[in-house]
Amino acid sequence: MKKLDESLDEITLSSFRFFKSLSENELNSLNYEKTCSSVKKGTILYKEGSRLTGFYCIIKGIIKIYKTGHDDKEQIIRFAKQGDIIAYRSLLSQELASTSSKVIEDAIVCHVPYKTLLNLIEKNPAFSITLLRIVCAELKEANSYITDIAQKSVRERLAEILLLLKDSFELDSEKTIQISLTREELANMVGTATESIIRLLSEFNQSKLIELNGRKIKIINLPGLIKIANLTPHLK
Amino acid sequence: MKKLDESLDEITLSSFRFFKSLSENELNSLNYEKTCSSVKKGTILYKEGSRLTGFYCIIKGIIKIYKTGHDDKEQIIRFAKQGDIIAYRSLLSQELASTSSKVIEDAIVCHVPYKTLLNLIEKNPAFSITLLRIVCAELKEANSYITDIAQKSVRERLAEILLLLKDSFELDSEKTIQISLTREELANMVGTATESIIRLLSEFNQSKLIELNGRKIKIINLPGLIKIANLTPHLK
DNA sequence: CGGCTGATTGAAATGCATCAAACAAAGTGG
DNA sequence: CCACTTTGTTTGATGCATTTCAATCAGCCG
Repeated sequence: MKKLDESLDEITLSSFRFFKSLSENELNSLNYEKTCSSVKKGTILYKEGSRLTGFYCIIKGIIKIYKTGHDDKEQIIRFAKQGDIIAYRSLLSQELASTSSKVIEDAIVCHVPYKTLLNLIEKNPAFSITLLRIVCAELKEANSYITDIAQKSVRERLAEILLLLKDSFELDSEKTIQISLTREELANMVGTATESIIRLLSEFNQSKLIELNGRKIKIINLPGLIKIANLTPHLK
Repeated sequence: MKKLDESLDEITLSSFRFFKSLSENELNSLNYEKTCSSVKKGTILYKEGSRLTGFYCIIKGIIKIYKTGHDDKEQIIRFAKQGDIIAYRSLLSQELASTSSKVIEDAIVCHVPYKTLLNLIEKNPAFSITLLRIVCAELKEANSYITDIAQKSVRERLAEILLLLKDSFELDSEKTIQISLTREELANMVGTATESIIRLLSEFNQSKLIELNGRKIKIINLPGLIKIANLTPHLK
């Protein structure tokens, strides 16, 4: 039996923001019906095309959500971290999964069965609205990203992604972005070739916008990056 | 007073698929609270950044939903037609509109106030689920399109868009796609320059994949186009 | 120590954007 | 009804950002 930093049995979803509108009773059944597990880096939670039985709440760790395009090139849709839920889209549509998900930092996740989700929607309108808001937020991001990919250069997009990573993940004491991505993964977010990312990162490095240390990236000239990213003022 | 092909007062949303789960009572209030209007081609229903007071049901016509990127270049997100609803995303998130919408074919739309929507979500779980499914479907499309734009060539994307238009809009007796888009609008869907679209359309034309007649496009070699589009088998 | 995966750099090929100019179509006003 | 303006379409020529291919290198692990 593995030693865990926190016991899986003790995990409760009561403090999960997503469930803030739940009654005492609802929380109790939820905590009873969920199944928590510890998953190692590299694990694939589900694959595109598979049938899902529930959604996952991320207690800890980072999960990569991606689609496989042609030539098996993956396109990263987003990263999910503590407090996020994943796999709810296909679940709600009652379709096979349209994305895959892979653990890229050791994680603890709770699986909540479809039936439980459906019950909450049926009984708790406030929960439905929370859920609707989450899907809507994701849709907004997606539309925004479509516009970016369609109109911006790779350089602009990389700058933007770096800013996004900075805002999404904690910085350590040295202000270094706390997510470890391969160059290829960065390329699969930006939607470009690995070599292009390498060249651009090295260029950003030379022009003192960032500092590179293996996979660790530190932003040292934020305004400079923002300028390159060409953000639309009112949307970011 | 304009002569209309159908009286605005007589319009009822009872047959609208989106409202299929509504009770008699709910339908009555809905029909009472909605406001229908006839809108001419070229009209802008709402603009990015504006505050919305409700969503719209499209009874007739075609509406273009788009975002304005940098350099004022527009990115078309989707087209809404009979049976679709628009503007619900920002409404549900209670944010300023993140897209603009313009009538591109004379339309009849019904405006439903936010309050009415909220009431339905509160009282009718089946309606919430319908709504959730719609947002989820749109999110799926968006994710799919992100992957396409990021990985496919302009030629592939144009072929794909033509197929999408063919499936989304009625064909006339001559199998011509019944939506009239400028080359620039096609470019703003595909995410490329107008000139590129012109050149590719002309190439498709010469290789007998399509037939051009002004803005009317007729697909004459469907398998050929599908091959060029490089569709992912299980997703289209 | 080999074998693996990921990172890096260079050189060459190319798809696409951009610029410019001409043309066509469609609406406007005298 | 015709000049006039405007808007959309088309074609050609040029440049550049990015991809692709190839080779080398670095780090890691059993």
